Amino acid sequence: MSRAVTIVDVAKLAGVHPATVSRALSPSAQAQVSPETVRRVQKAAKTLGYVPNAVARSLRNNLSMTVGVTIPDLTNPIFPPMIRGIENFLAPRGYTALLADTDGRPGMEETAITSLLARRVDGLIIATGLDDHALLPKLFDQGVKAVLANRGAGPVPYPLVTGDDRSGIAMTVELLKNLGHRRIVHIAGPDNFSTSRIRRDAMVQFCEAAGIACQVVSADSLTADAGQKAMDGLLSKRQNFTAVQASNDLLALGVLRSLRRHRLRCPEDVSVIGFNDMPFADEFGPGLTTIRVPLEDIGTESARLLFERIQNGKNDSVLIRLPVSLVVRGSTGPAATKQK
Amino acid sequence: MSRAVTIVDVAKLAGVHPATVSRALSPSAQAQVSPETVRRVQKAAKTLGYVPNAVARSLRNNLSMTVGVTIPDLTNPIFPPMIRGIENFLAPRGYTALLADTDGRPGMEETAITSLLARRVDGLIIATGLDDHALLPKLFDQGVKAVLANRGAGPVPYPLVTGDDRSGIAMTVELLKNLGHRRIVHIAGPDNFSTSRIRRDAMVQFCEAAGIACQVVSADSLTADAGQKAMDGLLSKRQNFTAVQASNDLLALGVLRSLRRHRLRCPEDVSVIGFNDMPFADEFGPGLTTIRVPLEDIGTESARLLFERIQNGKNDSVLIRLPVSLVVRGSTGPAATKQK
DNA sequence: TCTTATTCTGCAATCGATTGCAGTAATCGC
DNA sequence: GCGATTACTGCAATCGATTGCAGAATAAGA
Repeated sequence: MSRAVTIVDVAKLAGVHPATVSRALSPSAQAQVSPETVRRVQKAAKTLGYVPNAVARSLRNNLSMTVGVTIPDLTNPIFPPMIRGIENFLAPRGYTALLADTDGRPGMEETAITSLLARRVDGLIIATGLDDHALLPKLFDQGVKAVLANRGAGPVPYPLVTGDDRSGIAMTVELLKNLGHRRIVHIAGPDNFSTSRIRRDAMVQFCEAAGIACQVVSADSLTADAGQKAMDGLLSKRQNFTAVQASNDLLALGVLRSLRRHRLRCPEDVSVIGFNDMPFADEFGPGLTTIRVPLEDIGTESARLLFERIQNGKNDSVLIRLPVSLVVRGSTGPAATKQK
Repeated sequence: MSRAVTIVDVAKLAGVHPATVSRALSPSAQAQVSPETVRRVQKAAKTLGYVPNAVARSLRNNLSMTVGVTIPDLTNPIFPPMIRGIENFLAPRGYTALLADTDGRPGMEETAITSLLARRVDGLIIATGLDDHALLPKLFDQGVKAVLANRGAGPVPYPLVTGDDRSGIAMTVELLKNLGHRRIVHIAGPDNFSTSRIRRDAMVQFCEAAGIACQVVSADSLTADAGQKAMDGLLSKRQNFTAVQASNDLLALGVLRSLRRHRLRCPEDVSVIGFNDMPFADEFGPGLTTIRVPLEDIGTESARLLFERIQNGKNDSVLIRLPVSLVVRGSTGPAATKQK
């Protein structure tokens, strides 16, 4: 800004050397300064409204007290809770999160990460995991600290914090089986997301084990529109199924829309299950049965792992799979006797 | 990080002075360097993977290419679209947004702003506007560039970008009147938000003009829980009304919940109208009739105003009121003949 | 009184990039 | 062949805070 107060201004007013001001205002070095001087400096700092220049401090200390967070799409409601978890952990420790929204464009991710590194963030939390990551191994070799959140990113030696997708899928299959569903559809997300693949594969596997016929349809992206489009396609082909399990809640939301447009009732005609338990999933019409993933905890744990790695300089790999749970709401019911 | 590549490394590899590297890599100063040298430097920079240290650059140039954005609650779905608008405008211009979530705690705002200023952001977009702002006039006097988004903040000389609340309220009153409602309730938000007050006052005024009886109830906060609580209170007192207009969609969502718990149908027994048209408002059961506020545009316009002020050094005040529109969905219907 | 220990504070270098100024080398003109 | 112009590139200061080292001042001890 125009004319910010610097440490020199404070030093002049207090009649001491800038170095003394620095020490007087630093909790760790304060002991080196006489109490009387400390008081004088503090008073001078307060009257001038001195706020230390974090940029200068970062440069000198080689510590920005900032971590970069890459998000594929902030308007996807699963991310705000994760971010909240991250900030809740970091803020009390003096760290600030610098967000980078890649807007779903894979090319943007490298740009975003480069920009974050240019700003000398002390570490990265990457929630944009794609599988074809040429960049991450390079960063790892350069000693960049990072943690993957939510989605994996191929065989990268960074820690990963995610929900337990397989067991979540197992729960949905069991629920559907108990409700009498024998022909179901899985709407998978794009194949380059690890979560999409894991959920799809688990679905196929558990359905086979349960004696349920499972048809897989792939959506272009993880949005309600893509889910609706996928469902529209299915319905136009007059396929035979009584339930739909979608790879995430947004896809499920699109499925609900499509059903409405086709004048099909949920759950009477078709049951629908999502995944994630995004905010407001219980407010939909009907409330969405889904798998609750501890989104905020994923954020908190990612931040914790990153923080530890920044502190102790280690960069070892861990896989943290947080437990998920089934949330049954109005969108599921007994299989229609007369199948659509 | 551990051992980042600096300009000196590049200079050594290219066999030139650091100053020459700086010029060769800067679009504006590149003309001062011979093409042959530029090529050598670029090659050296690429082989080393040199990324200029933005921290050092900020310090020297007194320009961080960063703007601070304060948000009261990232999990409130009206904010992600605003942020997207902000980023869409700023990113192509080389600016990054540094988000600060104040978590709804008014005290946090000053902390957040101080922290943003310590990081020497080039300007602020404040979406946390409270009325009792002692801080903002001070910042203005210090020459800090800022823009208020969404909510006003008392008589502060900063520009404000907001939706046209009064005309939105007028639309809801007209709709309710046409549907035959004569006794309605307005659920107001906390009084220290300018939007809450403006909407409440407009409601009272337009209802009076339309010959509609309007009872005002205040909610503690702008959340679904607060809305539900307010509605529960009303219903337990067996008040007489056929429609509810809530100060924002989250409150309206709470109202819907409360109605459901009390086994009242919407819109048959009670019509409900929200405000903002937050994402997913059309997916609720029933779809929420509401006033669409151009959230992303609010973000874009705020960013544009701030950008202009950063560019030309001016700090003049403007009030931009973006037009809103009525979105009619399933939560409104004709007034129940037999009033509850 | 003089030495030694102990506090406190100042000096100056440092982090990495940028830029006004100056100097060198090359080119041109005569 | 020599002076003048031009084109490049190097030098060094600068942004603001931090910190090892040293020096000054005071207190303690002999």
